[in-house]
Amino acid sequence: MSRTADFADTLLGWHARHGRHDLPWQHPRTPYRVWVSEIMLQQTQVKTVIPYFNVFMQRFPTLTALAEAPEAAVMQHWAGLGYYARARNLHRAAQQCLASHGGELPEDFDALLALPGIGRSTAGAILSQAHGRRHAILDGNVKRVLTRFFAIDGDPSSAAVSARLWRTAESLLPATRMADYTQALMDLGATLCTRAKPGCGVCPLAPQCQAQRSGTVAQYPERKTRKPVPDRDIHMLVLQRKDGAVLLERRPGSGIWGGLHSLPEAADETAARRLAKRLARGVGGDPDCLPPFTHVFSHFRLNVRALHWRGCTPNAAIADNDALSWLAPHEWPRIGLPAPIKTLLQDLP
DNA sequence: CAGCCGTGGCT
DNA sequence: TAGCCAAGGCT
Repeated sequence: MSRTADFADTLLGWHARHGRHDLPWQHPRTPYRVWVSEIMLQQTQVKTVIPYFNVFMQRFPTLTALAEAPEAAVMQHWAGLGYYARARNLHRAAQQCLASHGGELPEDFDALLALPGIGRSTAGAILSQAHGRRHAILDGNVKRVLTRFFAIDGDPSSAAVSARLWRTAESLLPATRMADYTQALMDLGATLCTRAKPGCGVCPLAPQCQAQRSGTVAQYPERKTRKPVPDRDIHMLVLQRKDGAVLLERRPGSGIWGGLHSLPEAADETAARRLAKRLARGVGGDPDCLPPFTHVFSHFRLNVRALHWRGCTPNAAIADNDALSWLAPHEWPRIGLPAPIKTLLQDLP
């Protein structure tokens, strides 16, 4: 038997006993549910996704329901998951499916790839898992498994190594059972062939794994050196009315926390005081300095100093609009709030 | 191509 | 602790 068939058969045999068969998007494994799960799972771990997925499916049970929902509702259900462009793309893609694909997710690879938020790997994941079609995936799990199994050196995200990994992944596809095979590969990467402390001792592929045979598992996948991330300093305004409502501002659609509500920001304390006077009345006195905190993003660290004014009254000259609104605590869960802002507001003295 | 885009868990 | 990075895609 060829090594190619061996790989898939071994993996499928392992998956039957040790794979994950109880993930929410597997029951039922419809194209829509697989799609939503794949988008949520981009750069996000299964454990984090599961509760979001379940609530999302209750609120948007079908592709049509998602397409017809207001974007704010979609953002609200994504709040806390991160990478918010995924939510906007998901929503836009659903609307495109409604307009151009009869309300269904297309089964054609290129049509799928053309939808916003769906790249080569996600398209492959959807087609293989929802339709059993022979398409490869190449996510972090597969990169880890393949670089180890074939002892592939070099940065997996580089063009050359990436191309080789795609070719390798495609060469290993079984003739049938594609849905199980794709899930098996991800399960192996997520539960056994992990970055730290891999379970090589119980791995079904260990005997043929080149990294395992040469004792170099820890060297794969090769990590590219990262640049140190810069720091950014920001002041945030917590303008609070006597009844507890706080002035929140919807952020622009692009950039950090795109489309979510957050607090008004200023570059420094002087600018913060000036802005506070423009946005509200009763901000003459000194504000309380809330405990400063740092929120780490993938490419910078945000150092936040929040100034808290109580007993504010709205500036009548500035009406509530799409961007600015005074929202009471009971309304906070209803809108999309970034995780650290949600924490800040909840911990407000 | 390299930078951008969140959050939580692990070591 | 502080860094690393996870079911990537877009620009």
